[in-house]
Amino acid sequence: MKTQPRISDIREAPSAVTLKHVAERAGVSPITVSRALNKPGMVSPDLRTRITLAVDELGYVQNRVAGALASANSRVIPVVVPSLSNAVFVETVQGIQEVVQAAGFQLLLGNTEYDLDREHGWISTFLGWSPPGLIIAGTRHQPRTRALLERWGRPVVEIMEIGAKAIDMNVGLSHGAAGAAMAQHLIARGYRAPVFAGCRLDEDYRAGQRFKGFDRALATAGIPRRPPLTRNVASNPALGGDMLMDLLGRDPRPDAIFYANDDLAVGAVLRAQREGIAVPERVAIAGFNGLDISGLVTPGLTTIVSPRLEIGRIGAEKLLDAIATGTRQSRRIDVGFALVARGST
Amino acid sequence: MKTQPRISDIREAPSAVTLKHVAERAGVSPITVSRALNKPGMVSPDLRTRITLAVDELGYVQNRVAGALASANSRVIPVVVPSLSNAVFVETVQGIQEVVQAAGFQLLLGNTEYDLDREHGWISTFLGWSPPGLIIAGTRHQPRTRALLERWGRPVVEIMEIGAKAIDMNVGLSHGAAGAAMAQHLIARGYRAPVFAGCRLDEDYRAGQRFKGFDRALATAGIPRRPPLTRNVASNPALGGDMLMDLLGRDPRPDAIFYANDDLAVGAVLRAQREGIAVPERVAIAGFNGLDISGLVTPGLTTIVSPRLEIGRIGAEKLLDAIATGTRQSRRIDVGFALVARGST
DNA sequence: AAGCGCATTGATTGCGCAATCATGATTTCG
DNA sequence: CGAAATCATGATTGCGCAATCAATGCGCTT
Repeated sequence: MKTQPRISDIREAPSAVTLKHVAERAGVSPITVSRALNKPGMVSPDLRTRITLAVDELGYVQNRVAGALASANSRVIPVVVPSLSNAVFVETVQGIQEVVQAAGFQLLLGNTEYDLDREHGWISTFLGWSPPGLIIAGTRHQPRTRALLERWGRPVVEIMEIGAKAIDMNVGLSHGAAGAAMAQHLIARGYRAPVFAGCRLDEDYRAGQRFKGFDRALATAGIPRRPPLTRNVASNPALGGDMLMDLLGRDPRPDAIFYANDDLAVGAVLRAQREGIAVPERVAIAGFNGLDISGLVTPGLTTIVSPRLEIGRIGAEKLLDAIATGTRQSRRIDVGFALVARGST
Repeated sequence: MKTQPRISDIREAPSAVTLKHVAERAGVSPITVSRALNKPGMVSPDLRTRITLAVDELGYVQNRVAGALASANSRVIPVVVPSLSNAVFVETVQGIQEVVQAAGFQLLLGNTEYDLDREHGWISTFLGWSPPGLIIAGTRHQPRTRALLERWGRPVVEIMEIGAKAIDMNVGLSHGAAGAAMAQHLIARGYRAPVFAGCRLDEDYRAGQRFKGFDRALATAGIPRRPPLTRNVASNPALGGDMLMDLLGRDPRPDAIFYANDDLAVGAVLRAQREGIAVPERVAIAGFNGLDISGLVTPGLTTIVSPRLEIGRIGAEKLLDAIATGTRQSRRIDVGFALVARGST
């Protein structure tokens, strides 16, 4: 049955000015305006100027939603990370942003708070925006999430750590190898009772991987293994100091502490300084990340520099490549890491 | 003229499964499925379960683009900031994220790199996504940007600093007052030759406002004013140390340095420690922001704590309020600041 | 000179969904 | 007990744009 024409079907549009209005003003067809804006090379310079003029005069703002619907494609890149309180993800997002922004894409941000259910939620929501590709932190996902992304068929980049079986592309480093490298460093410097200290190692499973690599390397070297000291709150410098004091009071007393990250380790160095604890004589301290501040404390903090910005940049570049060429090129890129030995060990 | 029906008009859709398919499967009309997903309360529990089942079986993913087009509204909140390399903006974005994410909105991020042209570009792009509202850092914009947002008519929140004439809502603090407060603190502690040091004060005009407030307060107190020491690169801790050494070599030598931010100031404290420069005896050091690390260095850094997370949270809450009630309520919220006096002054 | 190919421009259509209005089913209350 | 009110569901339509195909005009080759 035919309903009456609606008089009240006027919804508040983001802009009353549409392509059609611009087209009328410029004396061309709407599709020509569309081309002038999206593929300027296909429109003659003459018309292009007329159209540009009309756009300015009318204050036309492109409706990206309609464009995305018509083309089943948007210029939005969703990025899903587990946290924004951690400097690592922030810098990685920054690297992604630089690259995608320069290519004219926008960044849609989702924070999972280390919850895989939420991760799935974000990803499926984001797919509804018809993005040309997607970036996720981590290689651990729910099976349904994996299935969803595989079915989707557009390029996906998993960043941060190198995983066994990537969905598509994978850019990161081996956290296990990083942990092992630090163990070897400490052993080489003569420490025989090192311990690992971190926060929420099950959630932050990359820190967990560093511990495992560390622990395994100690075992290989025949050094007694110890359970890691963990705390169930987010890392922060003050906590690193507290954990230091805690560990120094234990028996057997560790002679070196490998912290899960520099936030904790820097806090420990500063606390040691304040308490008059000799570093590295009484206890050696090492961290992970390579924050700026790690080189400025006294003694300088031995740490592993992770190329965070680079991970973001390379991940974004790979994604844009794959989008441009329309291919899914399953590739893994190990960006590596660098152990910087300073005075604290 | 009528064109032939197209056989090849099959575009790669983000999901082949649409509302219609779900509707068929569940034996209801598409609109009922739409309601079951968007306004569950309006659909009977019976149908709702059938629909949920069909959604799961088919792996249906809502097409947000189509929804946004049909309703002229999306659940996306654009946020425009000048930088992501500065911890301040990161924490603010984080605060925004927490709030909007909890309310089921997504965050679209634009970085202007302190360029007002780019700011305009982002904003007009973002308006094309039919967002229900928008958050921008700063109250300084191009006239055309202001005009665009005013014409737009949906809620806008300007965050970070309190401005003279806000477009709509405004949440932040007075950076001039903060600078003045630090001047008064230094004067009260007996310093008579304080100087301001920062980076890119014209771009980072909020730091510039802190300087102005500082400078004016010194003038009021009859203390000789000095030009600020500035560097044309982004702030970082190492640079703060360099600037310290530079200033100590000048004549007349300052007896106190107010850094534009804690990154610089912490770097200066650490450098002083390393060089054996007595703080605050030889020179006092103060910062701005209240980063965690400021309380951990020796001596503790005197700084002004800005409620960054809160600015983000409150800004987002106000925005969501305005969206929910559909009103633009021109309001200004001064979140204030707190001067924390520690050993460095 | 004819024909071919390229460069421009336009006409038609549908992307997938939600707003609107209509209708049938059920409850409520005087 | 009947009318009105409420609730649940459906039919129709259009959001604004870009993909497709069609048509034109121009220069160039042979």
